[in-house]
Amino acid sequence: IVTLNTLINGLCLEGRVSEAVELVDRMVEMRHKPDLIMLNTLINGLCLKGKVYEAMVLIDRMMENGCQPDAVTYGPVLCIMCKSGKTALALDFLRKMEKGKIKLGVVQYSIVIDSLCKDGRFDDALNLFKEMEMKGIKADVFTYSSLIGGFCNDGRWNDGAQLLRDMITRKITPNVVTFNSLIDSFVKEGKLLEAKQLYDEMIQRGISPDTITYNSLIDGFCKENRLDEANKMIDLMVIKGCNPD
RNA sequence: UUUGAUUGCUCGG
Repeated sequence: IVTLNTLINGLCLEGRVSEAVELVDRMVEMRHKPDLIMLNTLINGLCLKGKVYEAMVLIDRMMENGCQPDAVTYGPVLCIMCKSGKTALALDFLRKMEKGKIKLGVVQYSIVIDSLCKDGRFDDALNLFKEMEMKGIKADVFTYSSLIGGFCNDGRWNDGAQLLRDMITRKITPNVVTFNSLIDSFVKEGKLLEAKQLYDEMIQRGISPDTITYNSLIDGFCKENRLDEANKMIDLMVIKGCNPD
């Protein structure tokens, strides 16, 4: 069943949900019940294809069949709501899940925290963050990267830097995405000196820059008409074993 | 085995 689900997930990630659904249907015809993980996989696939309605129908059907959805089931649903600009609805939905018997995890909170940041609702984002931690759910590198990226894109670099220090103090290790967010926020404001300093700092911390890191920096140099430096960055990324894409 | 964070351009809203 694990093997089959690996295949189903692969189809879903390639956007071939209908084939995934067919596989599960065939399995049901052979009187094998799909388990929660497999249904969650399908629901994610449907959401990725924008078929939210079908995902919701599937959730209803699984409940009728005595299979209770869990937090993972609703992750993709929250995500779709957020990505379609309905953060308030997602927050509502999160509240309903809290009241229900579904044990939320850091992923569900982080999805909404990220969306609040993207909407510029930083106080709400921080409040939800605190609320989550008060419930004993510890923020992780995703949660912090969302907050840091959000603050920095809004020009609030001091707040972003403070959050970076916080996470390091708490032994939540920043990763390449955390730094890429920071770097790109500086690049977008033409603050290439700061961006380059962060590039050096990530290397000092043992984090390898990736293609996205270099793309951001190259973009920054290009937009400032510093094409020689942009070219040098391309050479540098190749030297460092990073493929231009 | 299933859910969340970072980069370009164009067009549309």
